[in-house]
Parts: sequence; C-alpha cells; structure tokens
Amino acid sequence: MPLVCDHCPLRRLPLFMPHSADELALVQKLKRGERELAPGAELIAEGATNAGLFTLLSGWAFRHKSLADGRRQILNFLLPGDFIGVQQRMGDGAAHGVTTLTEATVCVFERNSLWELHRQQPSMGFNITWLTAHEESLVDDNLLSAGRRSAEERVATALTLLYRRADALRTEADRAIEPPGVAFPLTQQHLADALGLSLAHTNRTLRGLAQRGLFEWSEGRLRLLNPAALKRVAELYGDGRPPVRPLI
Amino acid sequence: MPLVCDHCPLRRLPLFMPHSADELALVQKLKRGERELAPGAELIAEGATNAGLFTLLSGWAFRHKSLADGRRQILNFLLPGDFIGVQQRMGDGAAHGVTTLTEATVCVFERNSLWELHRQQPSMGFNITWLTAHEESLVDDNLLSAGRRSAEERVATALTLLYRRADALRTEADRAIEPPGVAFPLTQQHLADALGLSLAHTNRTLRGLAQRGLFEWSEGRLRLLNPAALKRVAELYGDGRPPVRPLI
DNA sequence: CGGGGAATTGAGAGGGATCAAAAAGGGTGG
DNA sequence: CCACCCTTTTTGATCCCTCTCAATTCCCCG
Repeated sequence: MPLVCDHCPLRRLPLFMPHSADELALVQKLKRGERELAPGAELIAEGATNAGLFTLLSGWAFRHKSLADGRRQILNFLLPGDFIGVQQRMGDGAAHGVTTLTEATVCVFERNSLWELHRQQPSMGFNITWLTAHEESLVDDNLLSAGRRSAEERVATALTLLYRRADALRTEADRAIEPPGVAFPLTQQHLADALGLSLAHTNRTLRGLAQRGLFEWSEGRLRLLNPAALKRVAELYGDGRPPVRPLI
Repeated sequence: MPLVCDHCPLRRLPLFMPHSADELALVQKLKRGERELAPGAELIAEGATNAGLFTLLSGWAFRHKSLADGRRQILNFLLPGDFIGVQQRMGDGAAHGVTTLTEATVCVFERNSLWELHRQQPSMGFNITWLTAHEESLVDDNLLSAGRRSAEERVATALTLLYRRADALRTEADRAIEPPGVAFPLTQQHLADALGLSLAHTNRTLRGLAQRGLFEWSEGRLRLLNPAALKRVAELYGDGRPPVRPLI
C-alpha cells in the first residue's frame, strides 16, 4: 500500500523544509502511487516526449543523454527528494533519459500535476521552480567541470559535491550507526560519463588522489579522509551544507 | 519612459505565446523599469547572492562561472525574451554571473516578483517553471557537447543551435529586409569559453568548417551555407524550430 | 598614423583517449 | 565449497587531439 505523504520518512530529515497541511494534502491528492525499480532500470527513456512526473523516494538515479554512436554524458545524479520529469515536455531538443543506479522507489504523479500544483497551491508551484532552478545550478557546476577543470579537479569536485549531497540525507542517528563514509553506489564508468573522461583515465585519476590519502572508496562507500585537501584541489568554497529545500 | 508591456515588440513575434490581460497586467504591475546596458556590462556579478530579476528585451548576454585562476566557462547564451535571475537565490553553490555581449535593454523586476508572479497568477508561475526547465535543457546540451563531442562537433552544434534561436526571433519581414544570415555578436573567445576549447583551437576548427563551405561568419553575422551538413556533423535531429514559449 | 582588440597561424608539448589485457570481485548453479 | 562467468577495476603502451606560447596579420577607431 502506498505511503501517506505525511508519513514520508524523507520529510523528517532536516534537509527538507516543512510544508503546510494544505500543501501536503494537495500532493497526496495528486499522488498516483509508487513504483519500485531495479538497479539500472530506465525510468524515462531518452527521447521520450511525454514521460511521467516523479519524486525519488529512495535510491540513486541519474539523468543522461547520448550521441548516436553511443557516447554518453551523465548530466547530473539524482538522490532521494529530487523531483523528476519537469523538463520533459518543455524543450525542443531531444529529452534526456533517467536511469536508476540502485534499487529505487519513486512516488508517481500524473503528468498534469505540474500544472495542478501551480494552480491549486502557488507555494508548491514556487517550490517546483525552486527545485528546477536548483537542479540547473548543479548542471552548471558539471558544465564548468567538463569545460574547464582538469581530470584531477573534476574528480575531486565530483566526489566532494556528491559526498555532501549524500551526507545531507542522513540524520545524526544514521551517522552514528552506519559504517564510516556515505553509501556511494556508482561505478567508475558512471563517474567517467559524468565527468566527460574516459574510464581508464578516471581510474588513474581516482587512484592518484586515493593514494595521496584524500579519500577511500570501497565496497560501495565513500569516505573523505582529507576533505580540506579535496576542496583545495577542486577549488571549492563554501561550507558545503546543501540548502534546506522543498520536497514535492 | 519605460515600455508598456502590452506594446512590447517581443510579444508580437510568433515565438512567444499570447498571455491573458490579467497576466499582462500583473507583469506590468511588477515591472520596476528598464535598464540600458553597454556591451560587456555585468548585469549580475559572479557570486552575487541577491541579484535582481530581469527579462532581456533586446541584445545578447551570457551566463558564466569561472575558477579562481581565471578559467571561464560560459554556461549558455541569453537572447531577447530570456528571463534572468531565477537561480540566483536557490543554490548553495556560488552563483553565476551574467554579462552582456552587445548593448542590451532589460526589463527590471523586484526580487520578490518571483513569488508574486506565482501567487497572483499561477499560470505565470507555471511559465517561470517552463522557462527555467527550458534553460536547463540548453545547459544539458552544452554539457553533452563539452563532455562528449569533439571540437568540430561542438562548433557545428553551437553554430546550428544559436542560429536557430536567433532566427526564431525574427519576423518574415525582418528576414526579407536584413542582409543574409542572422546577427551573431560573439567573439571567438566567447565561443571558445562556451565550448570548453582554447581560443586557438576554436579558431582553427571554425576555419576548417568554413573552408568546407558550411557557413560564413563575418561582420558580426552568421550565415549557414550548408545547414544539413552542419546538422550532420553535430549529430542533431529535429526540425530546429524552437518551441513557442512564454514571455514574462 | 598609432594603438588595441580580434583573428590567424606556427611549432612543440602534453593531458587524456584508445586499445589491450590482466587482475579482482561477486554471484550462481552444481 | 568450488568452478565458472560476467562485471568492474587496474595497469601498460601508444597515439593524437587540443592546449600553450608566440608571432603575425587584420581591422576598426580615434
């Protein structure tokens, strides 16, 4: 039986802002159900023009597009709480695909919910704009990396930013219980596709940074052993706490 | 004296969708005035956290971010009708800057208009989401280029896509009157910064394609002499007509 | 006519790509 | 518990696309 929004475990995390009863009721009303996905499942096919609308409840996924000969670019990674499918109907350009990295659960909305959310609760419309603009800023960062950063800088940047996002989804209790580091369910191939590097070079670069003691990545978990040094390599500033965000 | 929205020449273009009287009245009410900018003027400084909100009325501009040592990445180009400043307050990451390429005029809104537009006219809120999502899809394309396309493919892609956008802003009458091609107020340095290439290599690549007779770029105008061949090099599909879009 | 930005062109170096293959892991059915 | 297969990670060797650094040449403008 599908989850009641009000009981959604994500909402209890400090990362997400509280919503009013009216807002929650509307989201609940528009919710069509849930869908479980296996690792590597295509939630939205590349080129789909009228795909659905989802909120990622658990698991990781990524947006991607590719060229005819198979070269693939990962546009950004999706973590729990990310809203999926807003761009699908609004571009002329071929749309991107969305594929899961792990087992995942998504909350399913009807396509028209995008408009209903705006119409019935303008604050939720604003929240959608917020999320869309925020995701764009992630893509901006990735473009800066792909366009202007060296391989080493790209890897350091990606590890740091993904670590921060993953970490922000945990409670203090989680941090105490879990083994060190955060779950990091990527393959080096995924990282390479996200950074615009070849697999071989991504591996060598990772290896180089790891041997300098900056991080440890094994058994699907990532541990930053020297976050300050990573930040320096990546030329990152800021405290790294992702901003409190809405949850649709 | 500032322009009355209802008389805005942009609205007469078939590229922009019609808006209701209520919608227009609200936009008019939130409009604070206009601002004229010289070429190369910084409309929003990189790193500004509480910048303004604008609609580009005339001229070209671009969004960009850069690294400490000066390497710069242009995220996407802004043409008349583009809405500017939505992302500014919503990211943790440092914000991008916005700089003009030509003389430009922007319509100035108060920062809080973003919320007022959503609140007072949900349809305009939806339009803002639309524009934000659409801009994200442009950045997606640029990331695909920077990450996975060769220099030649990047140049062909950028020329084709920019040509289409510029062309869509003209009326049939304009096309008849103007000299061949579209106004293309870029410098090769700008193109290089947008594509993640060096200036020298961008020049050589442009030269190579131009000598093969694919396009002509001189005196600030771009003419596609062989658009089909360019599309082929770029691996682009679709008819290239940008979708009809809202105008805030 | 001088000056400054933009476009070109050359030469040489190098960061990553490619191509291959070996080493690790991780299931899975027998 | 083991043999086997498939995926992922590593590592090596070589190549080449693109960058860097430097000059020139253009072109526009005062």
